[in-house]
Amino acid sequence: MLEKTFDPKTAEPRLYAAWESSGAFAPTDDPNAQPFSIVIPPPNVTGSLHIGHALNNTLQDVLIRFQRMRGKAALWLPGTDHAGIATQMVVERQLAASGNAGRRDMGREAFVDKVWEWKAESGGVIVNQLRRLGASCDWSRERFTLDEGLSAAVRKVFVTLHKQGLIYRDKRLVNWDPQFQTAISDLEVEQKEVEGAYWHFAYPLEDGSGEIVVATTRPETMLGDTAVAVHPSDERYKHLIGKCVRLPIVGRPVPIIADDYADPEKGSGAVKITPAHDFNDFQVGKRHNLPVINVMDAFARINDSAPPEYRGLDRFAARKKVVAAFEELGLLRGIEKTRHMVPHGDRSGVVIEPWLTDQWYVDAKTLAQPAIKAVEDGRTVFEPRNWDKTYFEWMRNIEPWCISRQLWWGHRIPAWYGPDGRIFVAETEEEAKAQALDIYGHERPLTQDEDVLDTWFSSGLWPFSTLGWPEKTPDLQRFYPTHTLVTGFDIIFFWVARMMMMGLHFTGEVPFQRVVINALVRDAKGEKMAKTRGNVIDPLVIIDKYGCDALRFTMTAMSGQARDIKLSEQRIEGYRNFGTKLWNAARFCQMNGCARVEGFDPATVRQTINRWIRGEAAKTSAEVTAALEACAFGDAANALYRFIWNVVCDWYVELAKPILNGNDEAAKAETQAMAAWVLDQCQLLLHPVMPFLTEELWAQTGERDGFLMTTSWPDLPLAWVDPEAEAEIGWLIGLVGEVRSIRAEMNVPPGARIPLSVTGAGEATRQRLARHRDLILTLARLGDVAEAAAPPAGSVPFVIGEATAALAIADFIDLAAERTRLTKEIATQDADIERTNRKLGNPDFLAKAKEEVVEENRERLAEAEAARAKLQAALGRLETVG
RNA sequence: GGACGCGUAGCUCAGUGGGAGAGCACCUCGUUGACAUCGAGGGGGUCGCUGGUUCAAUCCCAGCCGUGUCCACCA
Repeated sequence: MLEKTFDPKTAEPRLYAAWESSGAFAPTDDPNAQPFSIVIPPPNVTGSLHIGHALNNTLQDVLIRFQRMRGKAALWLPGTDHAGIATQMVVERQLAASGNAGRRDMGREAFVDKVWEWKAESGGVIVNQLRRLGASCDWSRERFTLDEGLSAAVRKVFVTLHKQGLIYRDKRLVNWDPQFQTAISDLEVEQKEVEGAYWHFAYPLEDGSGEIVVATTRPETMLGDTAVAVHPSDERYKHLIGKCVRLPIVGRPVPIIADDYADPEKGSGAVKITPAHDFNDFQVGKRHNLPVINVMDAFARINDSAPPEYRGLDRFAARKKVVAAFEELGLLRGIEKTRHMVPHGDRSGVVIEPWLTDQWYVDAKTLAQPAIKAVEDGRTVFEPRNWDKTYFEWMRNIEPWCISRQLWWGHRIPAWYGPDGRIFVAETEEEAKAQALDIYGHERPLTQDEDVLDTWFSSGLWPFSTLGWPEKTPDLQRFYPTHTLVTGFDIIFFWVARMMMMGLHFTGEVPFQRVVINALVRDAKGEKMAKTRGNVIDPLVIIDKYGCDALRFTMTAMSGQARDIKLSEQRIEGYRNFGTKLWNAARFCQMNGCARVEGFDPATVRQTINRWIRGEAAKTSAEVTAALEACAFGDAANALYRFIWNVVCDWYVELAKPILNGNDEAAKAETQAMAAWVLDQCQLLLHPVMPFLTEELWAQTGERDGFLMTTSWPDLPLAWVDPEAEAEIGWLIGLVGEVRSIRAEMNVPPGARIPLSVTGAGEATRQRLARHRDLILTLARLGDVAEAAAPPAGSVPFVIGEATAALAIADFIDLAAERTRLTKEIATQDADIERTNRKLGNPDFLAKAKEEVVEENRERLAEAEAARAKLQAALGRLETVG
């Protein structure tokens, strides 16, 4: 006997352990099984499960469980990302908190050892949390972006791209993060609006003939100015082009140059040019061969290129000092407060400094071309489609990708420098040495590049590196290209685009056929949840409170197609109740001897309700299958919810009760077997979404061969839909619904067993009434159902098909209420009749509308008029009685 | 500045060229019944605004208003 409710707390860990130890998460060995593979978006090893993970991984697990049940060789390959900056941050913070030596004091090797130590201790948190979510990943294939195999893949890719000229070293401005002391890519820069000002500075002309005014939001950069630009056609300044100003404070003469970059509409029309500290200015500098004077160090402090009194000052302190100096010199021409966008590091949160350094770059423009084409050709499709626009937009305007990071935690760049600065790129130090020997003719000391690669460089290889590439492993051959990638739109650029580029370049094939973009779970303010913002909701708390299945169903139902999700706890509670509902339906069946009958064939059932529910089950299975194939998760969840609650529990179980309690043993046995079968279908269809509760029910409701999770998906024939049974049960539900509605409206006491009379019934209706007499009496709580020549006095009539039914509630009737009801219904019909008449009276409508639409309206009119007549008659009788 | 969304019941959201739905909330009634984690019934929306296309527009098109996200830029 089942307990009254499902107990997730004890069942979840038990079931998960049983699944995992049975090997059910691994793809089948059956060589005939079609592969279906998903690689997990590897969570940061520092991470803990947040609600976005819960959504993303629930959807993946739904797909994997579904395809596994469909007989596919389903592989969901898990793993984690070493997450360069994030992890280094965490460990550094921990070191600081425990009073240890800092990273720099400790030295590179010791620090990296510490991080590995930390990883061994704490890196398993996220994967265990994925287990709590029920994720059926094949843990035997778990990978880590910094493990040996993936590191080998990274080196191979780097060396190959370098050989092909697609990775190169370049000196140019980068986004420099002065806190982490590393370059970051454009994507890691967040533009934030902050309070600022335009300071208007006058630069005196060198010949003393006047001054030129420039405006800046960053006064401190004037220390590195090497020109003032004006527009070539700007009449105000034409005569000054070629002259020089003497830079205040610094005393350096800098030329006034003509460049289109200067916008006559903005500010004074003259703009200071600081090639070393501004991306636009850098370009201007290149065009005019201007000196590039870097005035800051790696900490964004003023360096020795500036006058002595500025050296060592932080950039913001220097800003104040520069402004003060201009004021003192009488050259400050104004301060204009403004809000403007300033680049910030997405991890550090500090203002990014454009800074001139040597870095490694990937020629993304070249790699992007095949990746663009693959999506244009539909070899990879985005779901929903619209996201391909976002992808194209970025890919078509892609900039070189800065991949070197001045960090310690990550893939060390496989490049070595000779004493003369010559670079040797190789997969191993031995190879680099061999190359050097060839060049130098004798052995010379080499030093490896200190930098590591952007984390996304290794994640970009994820779909094939995890399957064993560059080895031609059986897994790679079987599971690559992967089928579906499920991820958030926030990492289309960071990750999806890079995987497309790398995958196509190194395997010649797209890394995945389909990219399902899931919604982003945002906080109440509509902001993206992020650890750094501290606004994450803990899904584990939700799991503790409502069970994992409730959370999963919520995520599935709400995933829709790429909208923001605002999580409501009430909703989760509702879906927990839904699980309980199914549980209790199973409990009811168990109490009524509904047990699985071996070899039972639903095609053979004779009872109307059984023929009907058989068709409903078939329709639902088709609906859920189609929805899951199309990744329309919300549709799948809705179909399941409706079928299980509104069809099986609300009606089938209720309709089965009289048979289960009756004396017709054949009907009873059939219904017991059928009810058990229907419940099995519910469990099967619901399993991908609610794996725990369904697996537990499966175990407790019959002798089974194995887990529900490895049982075949129901592929029920739509030929099982029986139109006759459907019409009959539809009629029955309508009849019962009408009676209930009238009883409630008329305030008939629930216990009152009132009689129902039927007038004008045809043969079919008469048979139905006879066949379902017991059911009607029970479900509508009636005393009797009988035919009558006319509705009895004081009865309340309603229309049921061609017949008129009437509830004899004379003892309870509220005349006024009934008059109101009838009048209202007549008005409704009148409105319908009028509108339909108008339509049918329109020659254009008759001529141009589709035939079936016209016919539909004719039928509507006839029905409305018949119904109106009956209601009118009833109202007339009512007035007589009254 | 560019791109992509969104605006439907009190709330969260589905949805369709031919009289608009769900869940929750609300109101009424009900518990010795598989389930109160429940059941029955009910109220509630000129489907953002204005035009256009059409026999017919909540749905298609244009404009506008409101709102959100992303990208770029701002001396």
